[in-house]
Amino acid sequence: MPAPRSRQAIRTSAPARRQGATSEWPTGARGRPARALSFHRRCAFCGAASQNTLRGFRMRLSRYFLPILKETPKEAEIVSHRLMLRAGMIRQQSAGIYSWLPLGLKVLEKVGAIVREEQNRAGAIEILMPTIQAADLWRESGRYDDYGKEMLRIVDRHERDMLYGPTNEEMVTDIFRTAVRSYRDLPLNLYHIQWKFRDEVRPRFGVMRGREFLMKDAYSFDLDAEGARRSYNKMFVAYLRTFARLGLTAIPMKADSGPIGGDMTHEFIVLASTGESEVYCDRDLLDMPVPAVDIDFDGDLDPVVKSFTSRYAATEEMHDADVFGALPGERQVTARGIEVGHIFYFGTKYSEPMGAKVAGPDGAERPVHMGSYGIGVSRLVAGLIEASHDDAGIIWPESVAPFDVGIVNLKPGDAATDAACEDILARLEAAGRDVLYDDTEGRAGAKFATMDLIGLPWQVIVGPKGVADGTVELKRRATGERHSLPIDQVLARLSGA
RNA sequence: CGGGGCAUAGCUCAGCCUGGUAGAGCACCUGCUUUGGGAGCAGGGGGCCGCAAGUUCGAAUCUUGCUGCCCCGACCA
Repeated sequence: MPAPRSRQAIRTSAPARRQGATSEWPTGARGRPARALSFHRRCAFCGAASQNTLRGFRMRLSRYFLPILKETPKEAEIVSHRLMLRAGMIRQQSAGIYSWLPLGLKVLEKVGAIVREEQNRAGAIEILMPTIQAADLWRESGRYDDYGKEMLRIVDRHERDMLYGPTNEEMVTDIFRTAVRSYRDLPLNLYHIQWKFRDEVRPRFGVMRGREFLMKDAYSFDLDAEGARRSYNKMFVAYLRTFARLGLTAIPMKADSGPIGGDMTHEFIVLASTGESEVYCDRDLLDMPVPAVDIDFDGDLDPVVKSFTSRYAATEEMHDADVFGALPGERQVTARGIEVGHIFYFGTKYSEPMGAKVAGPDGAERPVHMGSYGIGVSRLVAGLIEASHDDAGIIWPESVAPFDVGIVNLKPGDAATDAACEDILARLEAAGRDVLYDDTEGRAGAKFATMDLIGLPWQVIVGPKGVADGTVELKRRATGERHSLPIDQVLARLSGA
């Protein structure tokens, strides 16, 4: 990543902007019950409180595995890569191939969970296809020879040609054709979240552009192009909601439809000053309302989709300077962007050669119309950091933070301080919060630096002086605000409604 | 796939030019002091100097080959 060209790069503090709408700080001594924090489990997007199944059990830093690096490994160029290595989230194993350490894995899983929830909400059905595929399948579509060196080819002990899947159109088409015969079973959308491998010539930027990556890919099947459009719209809306829940401003941009043609392909681009490519869009898109949790996916989604697609938004390849220039000056936004999702209608490109046909109402068989819809889950983790960090480290949106709260014990070994920390830990966990308790020996400065680096949304700083008069300090990572508050008040704030 | 660079302790790096058998800071272990923004002192552990050949009495250092990794470009979710 080149030094971020700051040319009009817009500051996107999407998480801050979206979450900052309501002040979480107590309003004063009136005794008025200050509003409890709305954690993502009860947020406007989810609609319902859900069980946090990813929560660890009494997570003490002294017993955790968090290999923090004080210095930046020299290979890391962009900020997300640097911070992920420094915060002990990932570890490189080969070029473009990474192990995910506990902190990184938690974020990866939380991102995946949100993606999954929104796919399910939109009516997509989860499956899991293998990472290793048979070459024969790809010979059917003709892509075995076309795909080139990016495909990692493997020969098994029986000398059969296999490959590590870079994508799954062929495989899902095979599943479909052996199981579905009638238009009555349509529409159908099958997705999975699986590791993929593309043997990039030059992997770089950490997990942003690794060779192995975790991706959600969905595949829709419809009787005709009109049905395919409805399926496309569902995914379009699901993507808007997914990225919004992740605290990101992601803009759907017209993408190159290649040989297929048509207007049904969009890239979802997160704006971040360190983005990989230049993008252009109408400022209106930045504040466009995202469909609410109760949107009817079986209803007409065209108006929602059109409200986005009717406004100018394009990547460098698709940019039309004349059309863009016709916008009022204050609405012309030039920014840097990171592609985090791509949706695509490709008609009968695979169903035709692979014989995935269904009988229509008239009894005649015809190839199904398909679309595919990808979200780079592992890439998103890096994208989130690109969009939300400062000099001290990561600033996680609450929806995907590895822990909701960090407790900093400033004087481990001091009976009163230890007791206060244990009490806060137990009560926050009882309230369903995911908490990391720093019970390690060490200087305050080092502990603060670590907490800031790993970017948990809230820090509860507990020292002997405060404990003596019943207060602890509550720090909000995103803003740096710190307030000394009575312990009960802090618990009330952090415990949620 | 073209061009460039790097490889010495867990991390960041010095030593290489001019060959003599390995160092610093951080991290780690022990002790003492310190304790609200990456502490101090003392002691200690940790290295087939990427791999393999070659030159030499002797190679981290010179030569050749290999491997791995990084950067720029082309390419790409």
